[in-house]
Amino acid sequence: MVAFAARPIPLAPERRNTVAARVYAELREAIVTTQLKPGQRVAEAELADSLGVSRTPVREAFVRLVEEGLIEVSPQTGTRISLVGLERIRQAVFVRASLEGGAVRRPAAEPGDADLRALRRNLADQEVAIAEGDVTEMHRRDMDFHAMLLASVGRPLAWNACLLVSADLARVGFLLGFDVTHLAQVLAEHRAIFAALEARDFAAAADQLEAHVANIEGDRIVLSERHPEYFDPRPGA
Amino acid sequence: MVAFAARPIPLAPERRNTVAARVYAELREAIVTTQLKPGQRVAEAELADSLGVSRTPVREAFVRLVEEGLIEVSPQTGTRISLVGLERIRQAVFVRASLEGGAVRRPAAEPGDADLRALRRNLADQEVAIAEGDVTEMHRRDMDFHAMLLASVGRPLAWNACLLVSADLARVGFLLGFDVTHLAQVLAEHRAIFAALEARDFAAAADQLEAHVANIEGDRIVLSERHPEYFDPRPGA
DNA sequence: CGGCAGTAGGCAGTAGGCAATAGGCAGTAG
DNA sequence: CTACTGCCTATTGCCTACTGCCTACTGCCG
Repeated sequence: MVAFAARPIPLAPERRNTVAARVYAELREAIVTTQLKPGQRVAEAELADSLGVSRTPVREAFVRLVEEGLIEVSPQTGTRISLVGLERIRQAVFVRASLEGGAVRRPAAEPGDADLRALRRNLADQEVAIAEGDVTEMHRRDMDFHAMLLASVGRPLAWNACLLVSADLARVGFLLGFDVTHLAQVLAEHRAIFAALEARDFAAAADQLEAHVANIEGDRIVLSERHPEYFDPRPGA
Repeated sequence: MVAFAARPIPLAPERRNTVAARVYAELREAIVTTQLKPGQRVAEAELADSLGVSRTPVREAFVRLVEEGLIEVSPQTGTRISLVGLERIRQAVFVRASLEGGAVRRPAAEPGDADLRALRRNLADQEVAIAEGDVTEMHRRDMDFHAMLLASVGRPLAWNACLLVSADLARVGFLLGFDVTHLAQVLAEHRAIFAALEARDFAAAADQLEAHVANIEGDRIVLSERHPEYFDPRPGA
């Protein structure tokens, strides 16, 4: 057991590792990476059993997942992984494009050297993840990249709002089954955004960032043709 | 406490009226209207007792309130109403201005007659609320107005992201103790936005909307001078 | 053969209790 | 007088048991 590795110092009031938080993190990852498929059933008791915990932390995780729209619970009937909603994808793209684009276009602060260094290292990590074909790791770095980008222009908390809508977007990617070509394209776009940011050309960075986010819309169309069973047929979903 | 204020657009499909949902709604309202003051303690057990329910639904409500940043729970110590964070206010203004402004500036759909009718009626309701001096009711109508505005330009789900950050903004207003003059000013701004929207002048509507949201920043400054005890002194909070 | 009603099973909603821990307080030693 | 140590209380984290509702199946009747 390597659990007691001396951690630096929890400067930031690090959220304590509670069982509920762990369950939430594991479930969210399983849903986003589509280990749990849209439409699939999940039962509180069964899940609690298989994770070796009681129903309470599972319920708390469920509350948060419902809020993100990742699961849908029907009282007395069961709980299912949400289907992907066409309309929700569109709105999510809008939210992220508006916030990220707006933040970079009119930065509240200019990126400092530390920010740029961190972003550069993140890009290198992305390259490694792609080389190793680790899609999950690449996704994680992708999220980090966008979060760091917002932080670098003085809008760290705006990323929270983006996170709320990002889960659906990520699912589209995983359901498509990213190939290396696609991921390399994503990395190239990240590099272009970073280059513009480094050159203090905020307008160009914002344009490229908005286009980058909007590309997901294209993936969505491909996916909805290839796997219609994952999509919510209701209008306005 | 009037808790079941039906949201104008039931985005989530008719969530059943469960005890947990009621507790959440009542607590959120009490916090936003500052019946519960920033920094004040709230205990699970005590609250459950006074509401006549068990701790479980209270806990579920707490999970959601933590996610919104309205309360802070310290494991074996207690739970407190969050202090107002200067930085969070700034970021919230940015999020709402970006999303609402962007949605109106480049509408995904043009407002239909039904939308305009509903907005007009909402404005009339606002006038009534102000005439009666019902600040809480006015706040509710205010939220409705913005939600309906986003829905009318084809971005109904974007309001969810706004809601996530709006609680802090509302608290600033209630802590200041709105007077009728102030509320009348808010209504006038709403009317101006509506007029521009009705005239299909989306650029003007977006400009006014962005300015309208940004006004809260001014209130915040007044408040932080008048009641510094409600503010989180930590930098970056 | 089809429709309806009764019944059984399963699952979320609720409740209350036990365990663990942080923080305050008092007592004691230096 | 100060500082440290050990206890006590308050409060959340987690667990288990119970309740009530919804669904779906089965058997009966038209």
